[in-house]
Order: sequence, then structure tokens, then C-alpha cells
Amino acid sequence: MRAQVDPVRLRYYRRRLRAWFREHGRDLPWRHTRDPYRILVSEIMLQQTQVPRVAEVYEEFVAAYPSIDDVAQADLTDVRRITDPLGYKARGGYIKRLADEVVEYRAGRVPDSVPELMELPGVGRYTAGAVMTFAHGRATPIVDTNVARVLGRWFADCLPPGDTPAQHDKRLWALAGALLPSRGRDLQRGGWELNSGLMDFGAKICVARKPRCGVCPLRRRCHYPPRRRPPEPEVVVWLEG
DNA sequence: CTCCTGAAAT
DNA sequence: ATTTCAGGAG
Repeated sequence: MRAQVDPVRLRYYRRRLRAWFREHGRDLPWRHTRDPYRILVSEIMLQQTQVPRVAEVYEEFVAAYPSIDDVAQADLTDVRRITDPLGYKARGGYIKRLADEVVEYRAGRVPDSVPELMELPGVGRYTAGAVMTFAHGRATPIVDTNVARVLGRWFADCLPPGDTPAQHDKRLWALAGALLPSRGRDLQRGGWELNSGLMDFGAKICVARKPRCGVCPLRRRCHYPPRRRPPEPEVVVWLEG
């Protein structure tokens, strides 16, 4: 059995991250939809490409193909005309095949479980979790490089340095899951905000190079960098009078 | 930070 | 019935 993280601590991260996200979260095109097809398109494009670039192409793509049926009817060549400029040209093929499969074998319904989603081309655990969270409203952990960095810092004290990469990864996914709400009134929005918040927080505050710890609202419970000594005052005594 | 409430999941 | 949660009060 695995030891769980202090619930009070988890609550602290949850509350503060969601508060931060409401104020500073990014307003991205794919955050205005819950259409699983569109979430899928955005996530597959996002896998290897930066947000601003994806935003343009995403808009163009859904304008050309508003529904998954439209992709299924289209020619691969036309689909790729839009996606190829992003680089990593396999993605146009993923989206096309995925649309074909969903339309032909699943009556146009995108799966709503992680294992089924992962059967689709180009869909791994991360993308499956994103579709569950952002489209189906079922809070599911997602760990991308941003999230891994954020969790790795917040929970540095829970991540043994001796772990193999596989063990480390497993712990990160467990932490991402523990952080999500599992009950309560606001479950759906809670998961959505938390997962979106983790990614935006990793992109804007807890960045890889020089994390902006000075403006981090979670400073007090962060274990990065490895506990710095409070600077010892040198000459501190003023005597009045 | 703790405690309380009302809502939701099991 | 019990547990987990968000949000507000203290």
C-alpha cells in the first residue's frame, strides 16, 4: 500500500492553483469547446509544438473541418495541407485515421475511457487524460513536461532521487491523480481548472529556466530549490535611545 | 492555518 | 452513513 500525501497539503495546492488560474490562466481557442473531436485535434497538434503556433493552425483546421465527420469525408492530402506546416508531419495522418476509425467503427462517438482512447492513433496516456478532462468532464490526471516539472518541484520531498525514470514517472502520475478532486460539488470544473492550471502555471510561473518564485503563490509549500538556508543576518542590532 | 457548511460520490 | 471537496468565516 502506498503512503498518501497529506490531504491538507493537497488542498493547499488545489486552492491556490485554481485561484491563480482564474486570474492568470491563458485563454486558448480549445478552451472554449468541450467537443471531444476538437480537444483531440488540439492535443495532437500540441504534442510537439508551441501554443501560439498551434492556435493559428487549430482555428484554420476546425474552420475547414468543423466536425469529425468532415475529416472522415476529406482527403488526407487536404488535411495535411493544413497540419504539415506545423512540422512532425505524422499528425495529419493521425487525425485523419482517428476520424476514420471513430466514424466507421464507433458511430462518430469519441471514446470516453482512457484505455479506449489510447487505442486511437496518436493518442497516448496524456492525450487520453486531456480528452477525459477537457471534453468529457471526468477529472483524469495528465502529465506533460510542464506538469512534471511543477509536480517535481512542489513534491520534491516525495520523489526519491534513487528512483529509476520509470518509478519517477509513476510517482508523478500518482501525484497528479492525488491532486485532482474526486468528490464534491465542483468536481467537473475543479478537474478542468486544476489540469489547465497546472499547465499554465508551468508555462508562466514555474518555468524550466528561471522559475519566477518571487511571484509564486505557492511558495510557502514548495520544495524547490532544495531548501535554502534563511540568510543569517550579520549586523542586526540597533539600540534606540 | 482550522473549522464549518452544503453538495456530491460511494 | 461516511468521505471528500470548495469556499467562506474565524
